[in-house]
Amino acid sequence: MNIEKRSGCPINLSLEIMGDKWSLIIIRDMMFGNRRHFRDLLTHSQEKIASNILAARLKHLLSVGLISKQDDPSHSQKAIYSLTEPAIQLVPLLAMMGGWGRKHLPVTPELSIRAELLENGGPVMWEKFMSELRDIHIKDPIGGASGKVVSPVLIDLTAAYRQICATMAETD
Amino acid sequence: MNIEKRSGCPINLSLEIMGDKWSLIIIRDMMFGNRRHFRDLLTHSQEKIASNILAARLKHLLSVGLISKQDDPSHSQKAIYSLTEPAIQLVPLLAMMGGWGRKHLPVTPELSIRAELLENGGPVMWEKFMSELRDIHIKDPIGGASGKVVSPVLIDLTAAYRQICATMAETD
DNA sequence: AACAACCAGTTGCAAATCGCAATTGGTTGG
DNA sequence: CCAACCAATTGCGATTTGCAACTGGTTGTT
Repeated sequence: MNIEKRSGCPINLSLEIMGDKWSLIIIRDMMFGNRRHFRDLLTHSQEKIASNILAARLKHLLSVGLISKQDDPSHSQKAIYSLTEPAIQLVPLLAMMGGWGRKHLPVTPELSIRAELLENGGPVMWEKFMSELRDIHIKDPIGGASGKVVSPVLIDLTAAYRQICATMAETD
Repeated sequence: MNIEKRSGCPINLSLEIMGDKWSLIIIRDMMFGNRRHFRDLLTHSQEKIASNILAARLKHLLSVGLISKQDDPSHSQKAIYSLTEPAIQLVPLLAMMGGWGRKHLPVTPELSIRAELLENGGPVMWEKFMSELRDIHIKDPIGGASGKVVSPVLIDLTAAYRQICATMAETD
């Protein structure tokens, strides 16, 4: 993760810090799945990231200021990872990326329900979601990680996800 | 460029085809710089891509359907690369990525003027630009590559870019 | 016809990165 | 005391990256 500087173009600089196959996956899981611990991110993701790569990416994301890290008071060994303001402002980008993928790529329905809801919700929903993310990642990261503070939009998104998964299972 | 399939999540699938440091740079140059030939993309980009990597990426982008390739009638050896409809629909994503980078990263002013104009123009400008891209990449790729068919939005963007570059040079 | 400049790539090779599996040193709860 | 869990780290082979040089061919000029 050396600091290159190919050019000062905004798109290039963005790609230099998140233009790889894992960084945005991790941010996605923290953002939409509220995965806040190493073990959570390691095991509960669809894409089966390796532990050394997860460690390297987290270090990288920390170094570029997209996430923050703090001790979990409930468990001296646990660390809580949280999104920073710049990462929260990636919500529209991820929403659009999801929308684009849903339109042009062979997505599976149960995994794209979140993207669909977020796309339909539009900028108004994005703003609401971002505001809630600030509550559980910046204002009260500990409460947010433990589930004591919640995000209604996040609950809606995961509820819809669970429902569609149940429907799919039923038809088997 | 093997075909993985880590998951059917829209964001993941999008990252699997453009989640690297070069694919979107190439699409950016084709889109905003109207670079349509191998040599053009190789030499006129800020980031100095190596020729073997450019060749590999173009092959990859062709295989996933983001660009198309055809012979240049004016030169039997030249090939014209054009954006396909899915790639043109990345305009909002690239606009947002530029906007995000401009806000959070140490961009250079002359290279971010395009991102700023595109951001200020909003969805209305994006649609207009996309419509013009369809003219010069899909409807008449040969005329578009040779400059016989033009995109007014593109001209505005590059004019502003040239003007800012001139202003910067003046102050040296 | 000769020749330089240009065309889209390819090849060889060293360095860096990726990804899997196993392991580390420590903490927690029963 | 011990099994389960915690955030990583290590070893190592496979893959990818990036540089430099080169290939076989075309075009424009003289």
